[in-house]
Amino acid sequence: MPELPEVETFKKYFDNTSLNKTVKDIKIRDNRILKIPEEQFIKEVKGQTFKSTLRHGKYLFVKLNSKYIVFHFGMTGDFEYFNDLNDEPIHSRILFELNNGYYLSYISMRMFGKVDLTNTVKEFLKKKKLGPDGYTMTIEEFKDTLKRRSAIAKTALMDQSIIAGIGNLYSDEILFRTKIHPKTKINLLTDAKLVDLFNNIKEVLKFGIENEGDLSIYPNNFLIPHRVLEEKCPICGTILQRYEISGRHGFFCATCQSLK
DNA sequence: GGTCATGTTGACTA
DNA sequence: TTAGTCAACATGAC
Repeated sequence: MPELPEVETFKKYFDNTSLNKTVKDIKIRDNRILKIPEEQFIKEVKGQTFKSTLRHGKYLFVKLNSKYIVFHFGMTGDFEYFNDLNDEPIHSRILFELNNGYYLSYISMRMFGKVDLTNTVKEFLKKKKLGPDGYTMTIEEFKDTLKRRSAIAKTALMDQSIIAGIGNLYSDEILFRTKIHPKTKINLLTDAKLVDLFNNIKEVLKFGIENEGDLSIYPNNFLIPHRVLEEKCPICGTILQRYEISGRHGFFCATCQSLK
């Protein structure tokens, strides 16, 4: 699932179920999901307590006594908290046995997710070259990160080193709402349009978070329910255009989002 | 069987 | 350096 709103939802789920619990045991169901050797991961995490969590972009950090576990959910990641080991999900890749008798599974059907360890969040963000978090960044950080950039809007929004957290679907929604053509060069936007874009990033992500990343409940006036061939723009009725940028498919309204 | 998918990364070309 | 393209990764749905 995960773009920023989904990861925020996973964070809340983790906080509500597993925070302050101690890891009694760990079972690695598939070590391809780990960025570090299995033995090392187990050694560093077993016996530790989940002290706090922090989300940056699409990454979730879980603080142990000193180090952090870093969860990335790829396209099909999830958590599941349960009591009976028989309920372990099919695609459970890492199983944490907690000291209250419950289990937490890190799930990844397609194995695109990754689990890592880091000494500090700062160090990890630097290593991954992640930009400011899309949901919590300030307008100053936003303008600063776009400075001297000439990428097209769609690419810029999805580039995690520019802004962290926005993916294919939400970038389409944000551009639609701001009435920006996906191929508009970011440095050609007026200051007013940039502020508009900033506000819409916040609003779209906020809406996503409030709905726990559930894309099936989106109102008709959003683009997301219409990202299908032959669908019409909910604002003006024009047939939406499908486009491709760097191997990712998007939709936009050629009338509402004209390229000036 | 073919195509597509909410993501990231590294190689390669301007 | 910055931008953009593409293949690779692994699996399930239609």
